[in-house]
Amino acid sequence: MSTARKNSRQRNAILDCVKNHEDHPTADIIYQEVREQFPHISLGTVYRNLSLLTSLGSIRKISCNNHADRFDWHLNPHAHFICNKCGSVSNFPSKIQLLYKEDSGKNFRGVITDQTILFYGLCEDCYDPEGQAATAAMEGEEAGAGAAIL
Amino acid sequence: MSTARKNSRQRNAILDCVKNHEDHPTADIIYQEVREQFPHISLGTVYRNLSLLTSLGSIRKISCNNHADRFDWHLNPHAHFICNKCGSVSNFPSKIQLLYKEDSGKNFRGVITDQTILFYGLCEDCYDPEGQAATAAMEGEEAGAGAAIL
DNA sequence: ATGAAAGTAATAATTTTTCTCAATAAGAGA
DNA sequence: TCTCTTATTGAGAAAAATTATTACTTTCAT
Repeated sequence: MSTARKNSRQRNAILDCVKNHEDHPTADIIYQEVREQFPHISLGTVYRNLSLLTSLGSIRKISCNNHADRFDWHLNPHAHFICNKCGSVSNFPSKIQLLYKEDSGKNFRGVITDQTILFYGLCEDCYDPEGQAATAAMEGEEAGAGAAIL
Repeated sequence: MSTARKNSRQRNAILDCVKNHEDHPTADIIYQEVREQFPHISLGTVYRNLSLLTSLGSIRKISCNNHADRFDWHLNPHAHFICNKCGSVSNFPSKIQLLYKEDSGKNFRGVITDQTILFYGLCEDCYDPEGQAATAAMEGEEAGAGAAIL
């Protein structure tokens, strides 16, 4: 019924490469690394397989403001932190409670298949307390304590 | 101290255009609309001013998997829903409680200045109950009821 | 009114991603 | 094992999205 899928060394190498990373690499970074093993691999092949692996649910794609998409092999839902200065993407150890269906199920008639939670700011390395880095701490917030209710 | 900023009719028109939208337009949509008022405006000007307005905090940028960035003038933190089929972006009326500083403040030494919460799936229009649209409901979830704790 | 600073238009260039298609390789069956 | 079918690749073109360059124009304090 569905398309028969064949094994491919390139795809396996791409998946292994993502799984060897904890830092959410871009397609280009993955390309550079897989090229050591497959010197003639095409960037198009990398993109094609990253898309495929994403739609298969083997990996996860993170779209952030810092241009290129990132890829993550941790499938359990978790938040990410993106540095506005250096562009690094890291896991954010938050214990946010998402009750999306309870909250909005009565109003929403579509389907939810995925979620993304991103925090933007300055990472520990880029944060300079001497400078004026910490300008606006979460604009639009109401409770000054840092808790935002949306 | 800070850079002196001069007024510009184009920038005002771009900001007004975003504020007239409830549907999170792309840069190109804004370009098309502002062009009715300024037929000679450049797409580069639109991009430049959208970036400026975003960094000034006047509007908000939404990066999602569906290609082009979207812009939103609602500054209060709120979640968005993105349809994987038609690409539409809409506000998601969730009452998610974000306690990010309480949760992770002890481990995190950087600064948080912004946040993004996105839900992906099929919107009400694209969701077809007859078809096999609702395949995997939130992969990696633990509680089958639809509540995810991360 | 004037001039420096800031902004714009036009376009080139860059970055990121997708598409095309002939060649290759994986898997199934003889 | 050999062959056949087809998913997959490689190479490059192309598209899409965004940023940079530069000469000209507008804004605004003086």
